[in-house]
Amino acid sequence: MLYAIVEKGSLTEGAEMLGTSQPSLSRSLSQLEKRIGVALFEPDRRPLRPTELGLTLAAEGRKIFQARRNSSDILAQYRDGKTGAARVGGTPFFLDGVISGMLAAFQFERPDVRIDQVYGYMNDLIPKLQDGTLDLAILPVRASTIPDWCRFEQILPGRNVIACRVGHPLTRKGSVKLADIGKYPWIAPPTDSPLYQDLRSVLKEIGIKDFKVSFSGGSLSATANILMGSDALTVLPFSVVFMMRNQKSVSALSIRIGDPDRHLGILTNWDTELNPAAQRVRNHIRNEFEALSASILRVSQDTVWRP
Amino acid sequence: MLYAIVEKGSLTEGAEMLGTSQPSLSRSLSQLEKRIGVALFEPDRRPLRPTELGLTLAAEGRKIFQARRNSSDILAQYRDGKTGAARVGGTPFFLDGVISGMLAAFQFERPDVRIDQVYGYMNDLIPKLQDGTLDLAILPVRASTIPDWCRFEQILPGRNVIACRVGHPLTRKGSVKLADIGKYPWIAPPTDSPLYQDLRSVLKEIGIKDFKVSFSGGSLSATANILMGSDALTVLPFSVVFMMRNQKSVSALSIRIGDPDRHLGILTNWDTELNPAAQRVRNHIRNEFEALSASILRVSQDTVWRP
DNA sequence: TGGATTTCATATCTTGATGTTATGAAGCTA
DNA sequence: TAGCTTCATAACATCAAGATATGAAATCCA
Repeated sequence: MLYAIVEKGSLTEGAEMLGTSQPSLSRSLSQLEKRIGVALFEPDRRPLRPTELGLTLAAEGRKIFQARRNSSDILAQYRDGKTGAARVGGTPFFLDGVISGMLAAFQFERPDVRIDQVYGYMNDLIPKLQDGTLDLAILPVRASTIPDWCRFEQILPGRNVIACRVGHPLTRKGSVKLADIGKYPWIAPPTDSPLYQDLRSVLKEIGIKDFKVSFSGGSLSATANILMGSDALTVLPFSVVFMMRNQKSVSALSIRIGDPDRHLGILTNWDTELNPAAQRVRNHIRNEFEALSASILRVSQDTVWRP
Repeated sequence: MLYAIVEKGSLTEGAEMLGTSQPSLSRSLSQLEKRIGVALFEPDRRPLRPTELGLTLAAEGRKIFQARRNSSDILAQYRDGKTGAARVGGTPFFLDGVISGMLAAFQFERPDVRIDQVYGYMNDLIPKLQDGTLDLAILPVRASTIPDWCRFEQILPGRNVIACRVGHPLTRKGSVKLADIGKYPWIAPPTDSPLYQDLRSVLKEIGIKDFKVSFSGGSLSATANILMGSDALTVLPFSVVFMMRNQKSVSALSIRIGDPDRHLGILTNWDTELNPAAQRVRNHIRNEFEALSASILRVSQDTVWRP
């Protein structure tokens, strides 16, 4: 208050600056002067002139005023999701293959939002959602396995493909026969991953009982490297392969395999409200996946790129 | 409050730091969180752990806390007279000859007190005392001319001497005869000064009607310089000559002249309380003059220095 | 795991700061 | 001196914040 009076030079304008009334300011000032027992303004001067002490203390008041305004700004930024942190969990292949690119775009727009990325599968991430360690989990899940305190928003239907390097012998044929597939070695995802389950069911589906695993347990980029340097095959989410299409490194066999009963979605905790930054991240991911869906549709109607 | 909680790590200790009660702090905090609609501390954690936003805002709180403590310190310094300003007025000869040395000693002790020195005679200084432009006036005054709103503290009885250079012919004689004095020229103080009145009355008293003024209107140092370079005489306050005794430049004739009816004292305004710094200055001057009186007494009982 | 301890939240009452409007007093200016 | 501006005060309402007592829940330790 002292700062406002000194800054504006009068009670009336000072009150205006503070959004209060002149009498209120007047009384607050006289209470202060009475309390400290020292005059902060020269007496009987109508455009209220500060004492030297008044000026000195007003300088401290300025600091307080600015710290308050700072606080308001910080709060506004936080409320707007321009500040804060979002803790995003997900399976390694989805995070590395699809999500991290989206998060990069988000961070370009909102550089002051910190994003903590956590790799894990459902068993790891669901407890973290529950105890508040995680804001979002992006997982392929079966609807029946979702706890009731979890909110699930589907962002992509489950769809896997058999992946191979660009230029793989099988991609040159018009149609792929099951017998041909059996000849190639397989790359297996980590055994605790849902993809591994998918791989097994795909192989069962197409009747391959004896399969050779040439590599297993690697990350997406490791898997891609192996794929590119060999004729091995693996099962990958369609969206992951789609996102890599511009690199001209990994392709997919034009054979339709059964869709998994898991669907990719965003899991959040119903009980705790997301902080604004995390909300923004969630919205961003939703939007990006909508765009991705549209893009998939567009491209698959095209004849140029054929999954 | 937020800062205190974050700093101390708990409500209990934070309340202790602020000198308030734990329930009060608790409620204030929950009111704040309710008002801004954001959690500042993680829920259901017993040694209360701040959110990232809580930490950020606490940093602003720290600034506020420090500004408040700064203010307290500034105020304490001011109250103790270690800070502030004292506006001291006085006649040029007294200020230059006696007071300024005392003020120098004061400033050595309290370097943060600003002293504004104002030269003037009674007619100039009394109005300034009245309108608050001046804190203290150190003047030789007649008791009857003191306004009733003025507080007067005598610090030295009025006493003038006839001054001359050290080694002046008149100082070599055992006793000075009036006839001898008439031969020497006179230095006159500024005509509007009380000393000028004193000079006239002294000359009248010792029966000199025709006197030659060789110099007039100068400051004390100018007067002293003229005295030292000639055999001229002048009338000076005894205390001024006494203070100059160590310079071995100006001496006094051993002839007693009538004391003026003015007495040196400190004038202040009864209506307005002195600020602490000015009070300290007043006390200091009073003490110094007490010491000066004692010193005068001691030295005058000595035979070495003879006024 | 269960009791002891610590830490925080809530209830209730009191006090004082701050807000509002109406109005008067006093300094400033032309 | 008249008029304008600026501040102070009164009366009332509201609410933040202080105190004490006490309960609830998390944490710690045996």
